[in-house]
Amino acid sequence: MSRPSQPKLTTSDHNGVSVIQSQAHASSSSSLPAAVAGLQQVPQLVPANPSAGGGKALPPSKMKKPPADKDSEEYRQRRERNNLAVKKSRMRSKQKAMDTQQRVNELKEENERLEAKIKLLSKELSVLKDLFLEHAHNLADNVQPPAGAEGSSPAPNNTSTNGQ
Amino acid sequence: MSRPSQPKLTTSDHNGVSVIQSQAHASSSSSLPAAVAGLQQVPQLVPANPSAGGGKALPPSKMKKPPADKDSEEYRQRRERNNLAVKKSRMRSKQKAMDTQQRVNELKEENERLEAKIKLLSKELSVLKDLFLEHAHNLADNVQPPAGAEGSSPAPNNTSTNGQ
DNA sequence: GTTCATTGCGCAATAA
DNA sequence: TTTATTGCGCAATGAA
Repeated sequence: MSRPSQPKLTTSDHNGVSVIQSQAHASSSSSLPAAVAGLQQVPQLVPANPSAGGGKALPPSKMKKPPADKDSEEYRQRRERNNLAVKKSRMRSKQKAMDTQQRVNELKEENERLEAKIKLLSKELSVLKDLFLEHAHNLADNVQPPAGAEGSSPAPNNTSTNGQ
Repeated sequence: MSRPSQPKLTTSDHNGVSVIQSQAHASSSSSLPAAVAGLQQVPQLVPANPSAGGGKALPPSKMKKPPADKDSEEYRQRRERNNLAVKKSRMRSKQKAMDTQQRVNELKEENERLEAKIKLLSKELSVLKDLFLEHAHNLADNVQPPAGAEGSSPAPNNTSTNGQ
């Protein structure tokens, strides 16, 4: 029983530990306010090697990974690469979020534009329809403009409002 | 100061850009659930206490913070609280992102609706205008439509594509 | 098997 | 002082 796996009760780890610094790579920090918190995370010592113990012949599958030696050069290399990848990924994620927000703004604007246009068209349509109705009424009432004078609206008999 | 330790529910939420309700990881054929990942950090302690030494003056400027003793009960408490806050904050952030994405979808839909409506209105308007022009020509040419033609289709049925 | 990409998590600094 | 955010590194896992 070495790992407080389940209860998540904040393991009060008191491992002797040592080796606090092992950084050698120039991270070229951008002088951010976090320049201080540059080092941390030193997990803990490696648990016993699982393959050891009773000298069991492990099945051809599951094998506990040797908890990566922290000191391994290769380990540090992998870590650094991953850290880089993580950063990249997060950056992208943030960018995407911003883009999405931007998109929302654009769409909202576009929407307003469209609504305005609809309003305009509706009004135009309304006017035209009213004109039609008016005209139709005139015809229906058989009201013809006084003859004589310049033929302003020579529409004689009922004219069919040809549709289409 | 009674802080009811929250029961560490495994509210694993798959972040990303979708999936809202997701259970813990699928029962992979692997063995252990691998819920262990939070053990690390051993920054090492700093013995001397800055405030010690008898000097009490405490200049109104910077004072080195005692590097929080890892073993302190209060420390653990603060950490746990912060971890909780962090989780909460991140959850909220993710939720917000999802909401924003959702908003985009809604706006896009709405946009399409509006565009369709505009198209329709435009067409209607076009037809009416054509009628007007035709009529005007008839009048101008003093051409009377063949008597007896009863169009009787002056009432342009109102389109019912209206939502809000 | 390897490498990069994602993602949950805890820490610490700092903003509020 | 407390909570909320944020950047960061680690490790597990996913996807080539």
